[in-house]
Amino acid sequence: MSSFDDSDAFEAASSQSLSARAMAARPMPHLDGLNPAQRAAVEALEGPVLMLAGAGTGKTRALTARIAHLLQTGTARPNEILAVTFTNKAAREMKLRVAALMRQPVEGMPWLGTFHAICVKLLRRHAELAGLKSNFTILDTDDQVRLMKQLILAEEIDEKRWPARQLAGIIDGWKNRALTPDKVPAADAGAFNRRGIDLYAQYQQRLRELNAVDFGDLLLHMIAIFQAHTDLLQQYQRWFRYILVDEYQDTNVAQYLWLRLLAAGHSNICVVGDDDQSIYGWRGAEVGNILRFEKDFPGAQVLRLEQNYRSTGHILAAASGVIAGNKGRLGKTLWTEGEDGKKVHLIGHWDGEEEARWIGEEIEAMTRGTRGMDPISPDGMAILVRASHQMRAFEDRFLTIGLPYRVIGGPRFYERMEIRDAMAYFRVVVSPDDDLAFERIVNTPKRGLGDKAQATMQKLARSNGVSLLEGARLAAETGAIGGKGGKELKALLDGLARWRDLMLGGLRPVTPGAADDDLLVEEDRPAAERLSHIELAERILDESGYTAMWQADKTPEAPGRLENLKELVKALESFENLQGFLEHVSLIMDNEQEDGEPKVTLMTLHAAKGLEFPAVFLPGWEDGLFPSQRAMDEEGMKGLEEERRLAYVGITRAERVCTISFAGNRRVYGQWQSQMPSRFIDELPEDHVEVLTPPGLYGHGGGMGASASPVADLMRGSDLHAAAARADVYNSPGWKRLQANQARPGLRQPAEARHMTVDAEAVSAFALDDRVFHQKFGYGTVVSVEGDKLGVDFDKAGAKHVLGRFLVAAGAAGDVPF
DNA sequence: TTTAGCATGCGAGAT
DNA sequence: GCATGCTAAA
Repeated sequence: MSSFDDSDAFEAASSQSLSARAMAARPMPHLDGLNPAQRAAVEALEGPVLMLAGAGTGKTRALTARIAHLLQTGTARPNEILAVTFTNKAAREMKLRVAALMRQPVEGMPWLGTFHAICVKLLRRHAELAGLKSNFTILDTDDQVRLMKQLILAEEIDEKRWPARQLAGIIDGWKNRALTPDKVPAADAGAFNRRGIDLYAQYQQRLRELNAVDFGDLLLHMIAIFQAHTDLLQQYQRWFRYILVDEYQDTNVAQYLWLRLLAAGHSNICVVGDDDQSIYGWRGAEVGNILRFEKDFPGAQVLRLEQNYRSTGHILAAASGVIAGNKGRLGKTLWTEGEDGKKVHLIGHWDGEEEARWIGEEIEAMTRGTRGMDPISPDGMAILVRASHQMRAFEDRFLTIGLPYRVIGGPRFYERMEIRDAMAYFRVVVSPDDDLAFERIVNTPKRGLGDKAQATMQKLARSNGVSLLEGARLAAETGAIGGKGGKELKALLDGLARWRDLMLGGLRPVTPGAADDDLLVEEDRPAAERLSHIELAERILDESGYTAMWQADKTPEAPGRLENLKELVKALESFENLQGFLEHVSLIMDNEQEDGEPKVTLMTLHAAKGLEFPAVFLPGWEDGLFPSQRAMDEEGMKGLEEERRLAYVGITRAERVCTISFAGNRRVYGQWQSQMPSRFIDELPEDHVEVLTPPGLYGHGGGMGASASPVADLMRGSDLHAAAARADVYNSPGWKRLQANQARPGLRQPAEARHMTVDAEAVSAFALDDRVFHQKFGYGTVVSVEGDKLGVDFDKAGAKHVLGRFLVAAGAAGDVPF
């Protein structure tokens, strides 16, 4: 608590408060142009407020205006507002937009940030109350797993049965639900039984010994501190007079508890979110938090933002139609004053490659202007996929046709191996007792220090109660590690000591095992006498042999890695020292740089939340892929509803044109599979959908489309996707005749029932022992007939289940052009 | 200690 | 199909 005295944050801007008179005279530009609902949300400052903001309804605008309003009216000072976001990007953007609204830089706002950044700040102040030193390190997922692996190994548990990564994930889940080891229900340990809980407890113990926390701990420690020290909690309740939370539907239990503690005094808590866009259940988000808000905070005002400024009428209607299939939502009706625009486009393809080819062509056409629309720049187009491996087909295709694209959410800069290695070097220099970092670099590059040598270091460190680095020093000095490895180890240790010495300015001799606290007095030394941290970083990478390691590497990715290292050094420029940089990196992960060329964006549906594009492509709408089979298997109805919200998020990203597509065949893990159109396609309201027929596909592959597919589709009675499939390649005279002979069932069936109600007639074209041909699998013999699903023993590809629609009778003259 | 070769398993990914 | 991570052999 003593740390309050030297607090920057609470001092800032606390000198004068704005008088009511000043406020009356002040213009309120931040209110300009708000619609009535937004304005109500901005002006309802007191008490709990739930701002239910549908997609594209100007949520961020209202939220920032609300902050501006709090400030402009003098209701709160910048340091009295606690504004929480999930991502650093969102926090940054909010700061910028508030500043723009205020027409002046917003100094202060020290408490606008992510849950984690704010908790780091708080926890550094009160670390001792959690049994930590204020310079604790923050472990990322990789460190966590490595630590867990050590524990599992020490326990002599079969690592195969209980992989460290999986256990780390389970512990993460517990932390998301605010469950400390003593609170985990025994039944919850799952396959790990009590053992998992024991390991969790041990893991926490190790973290304490390492003076480290993981992301989940940041919240949990603060909750524990607040619960144990009510006086402290009350101070913060008084300080944070107004609380704002963005994306409330994404909060987990721990975040919810933390907020509830802080808001308990005044209840001036305004949460903003959209239950229909809750898509992060798998990482602990609880839709329940937003659904329950009115109960949690009695007297809450619920304000709905429903006027959409992004999408056309047809797109909104299609999205609404899909999301209406969900139960347990608060309910909103999006509307627009804009025009209906284009109907949502729907198209079926033969396989994934063809889907990619068609979308590539469609993008080129749209760039020029097509389907009666003005040209759209590739910058305004996005392809949103369910799973990142779907991106490959598009990347391949776009590379061949030379269509520029960018991928969002690939492996992140700071997650790449070389960057993590380099940063581990920095970490050891900054904190010599960062065992995990030392472990990472001790044999990178190879120094002849394998498992055996490292075990020796570990043992010495343990038995002497010192850091791993000290253990290594002991091992080297006592000759416990000798030979080539010992020599190399000495060189590394000398290097580390030298670099640390350089960092500290070389004024003070570095005693072995010097505490990190040295850093706290760094300011005492004249800057001129210190080597710049950038030069230092370069020297570390050179002298350690790390750069040389990649220069010697002949694999194709080596040059890229060296390039990345250069970028890393460049990134150091905006920081004062290595420690500041490491701090930043542990919390922030993003790196996007752009040249000016217009590019199509390729990303996952998850990554697209909050973004908008004039033209959006939604490929891969096939049951099992989207909705994901795994989501449905593991979470049942709950999982399906989250997938449906994902569909809703996808459609509502589109401003002017939204194109949904599916493929009949797809290679999944190297195996060809026939795919069923997504049940979400059946849920699209037909009046707002236009089924496209791709030109230029006729004659493609000759008879490959000559399957019974239209028949099967029609018999299944699914209107839209049948039409889409029919409009595709299946256009031979043969099946037009078949279509004409088939009566269409009038009623659409519920999606769930669809798979059950297969009409045997539809596939009567094939019988047991028939010889058939399949585009991908080749020739085979029918071994089973189950509705429209056939078991076929292919001559080359083996036994498979395929839909009759993708088979041709072999031997029928003219049917088999291959 | 390093490496080649085989088994395994696979969804979204902020902090 | 591919990346990861282990075992066996050099």
